[in-house]
Amino acid sequence: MTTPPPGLRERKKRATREALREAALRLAVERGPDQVRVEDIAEAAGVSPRTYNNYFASREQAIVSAVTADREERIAAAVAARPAGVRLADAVTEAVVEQYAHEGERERGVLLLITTRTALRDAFLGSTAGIEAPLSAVIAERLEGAGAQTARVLAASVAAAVRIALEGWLRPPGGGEAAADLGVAGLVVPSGSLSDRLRAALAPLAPAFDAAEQRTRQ
Amino acid sequence: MTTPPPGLRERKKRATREALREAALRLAVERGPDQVRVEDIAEAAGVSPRTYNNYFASREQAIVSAVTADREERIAAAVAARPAGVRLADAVTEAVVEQYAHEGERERGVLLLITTRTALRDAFLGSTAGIEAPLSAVIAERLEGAGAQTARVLAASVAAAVRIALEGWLRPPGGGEAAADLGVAGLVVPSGSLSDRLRAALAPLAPAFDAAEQRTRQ
DNA sequence: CAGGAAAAGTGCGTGCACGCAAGTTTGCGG
DNA sequence: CCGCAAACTTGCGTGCACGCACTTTTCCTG
Repeated sequence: MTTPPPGLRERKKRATREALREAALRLAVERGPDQVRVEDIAEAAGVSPRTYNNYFASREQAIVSAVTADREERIAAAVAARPAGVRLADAVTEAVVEQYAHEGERERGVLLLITTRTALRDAFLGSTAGIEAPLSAVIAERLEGAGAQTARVLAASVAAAVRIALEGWLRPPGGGEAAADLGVAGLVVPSGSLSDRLRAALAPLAPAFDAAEQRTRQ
Repeated sequence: MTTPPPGLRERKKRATREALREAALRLAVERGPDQVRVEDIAEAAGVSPRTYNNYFASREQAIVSAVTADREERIAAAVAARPAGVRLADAVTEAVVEQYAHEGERERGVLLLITTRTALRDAFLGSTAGIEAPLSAVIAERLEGAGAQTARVLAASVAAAVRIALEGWLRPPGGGEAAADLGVAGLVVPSGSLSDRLRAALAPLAPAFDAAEQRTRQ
């Protein structure tokens, strides 16, 4: 599980992915999301368009991935970092809240950009699915006795809850579409704190975690 | 909630969608999924390719939708049909099992075809997301006091659990080299029935339903 | 330190999704 | 019965995703 020597191959790969991410985001911010073609991103990153396509399955994914970065591992690591004594439901909730709040703060401006385009918004929301696998692994570790299936279901439920929380957070509270049209208008993105929304969305799942945890303890 | 008069417009629309579905499936079965182009589907259904594209966002979606049909409404209706006395968790589980078992039996041959192509498999698994909205509505109705947010989270969790169950079900009978894949797998159920898999995947969510239901009852 | 296997990058070709701006059909008062 | 507005269809053009075959780079092993 460790990285003995990173290896040149791996480092180059990460560098390329990083370059593509950064290029995609920078160009999208500079000239607007619709004015950036795959060709531009690839050129800015110094690779061929075909190679870009080996890293990202869609233009939206590339742009969004600059924000989401490696959120998946961070969340999983944050859960693993919690002491073994805490309720699993709490460990997961706090790990998620922590990471997303952090992200939501750092990238507030970019999130604004993302909400302006439906395709980007969807890609962003879809990125929550990525936390499923790592989270499932770390949950399975704590729920030794309860079978991998249960861990997967719980992890997927968490991912879904996070997605719903983000949906609610990104939806402009300013009365439907009235203000949403004017792109440059007020910074109306976050309604209520993201942390609160995440906690509220995750709360209904706590009993499921408790029950699973209970069963392994015996 | 009723359909006062269907209306010509609406009827035509449904007929077109149905024709596209049927054409897509028939052609895919006849000549293999990769040998059918959008142009063929559209022609077989008597519309332009552009119109086809107004109904389905991808070729895979068109083919798969012939199998999934209007599963969403059927499941929601099945839940609503259960007497108000039963545990909500049971009502949902039974409704899901009922509808999927039915579907899995009727379309066994087609499901085999779907598993042969990754893109189709993904589209099929992705179609579980469609049950989220109707299910959310019907759950919210039973959980009058618990807020719409809870209903959405629960519905999304169910959708995710169903997806996981289907993943597990489609993998083993997919043929080929499934067995030698992972040596770590301890309790790999060879290939249980779909109903069993669905029940197993939904079971971990039952406590969450119970808790939500409990809170509304007071 | 070869030298070959594996992996990453690349060019090309094909079919596709979808915005846009017509044209066509349906529905609804007047 | 008319005519207009909204909904649906269509042709066209653009960029894109991705399979395939091939070159280049990295890695490993004798």
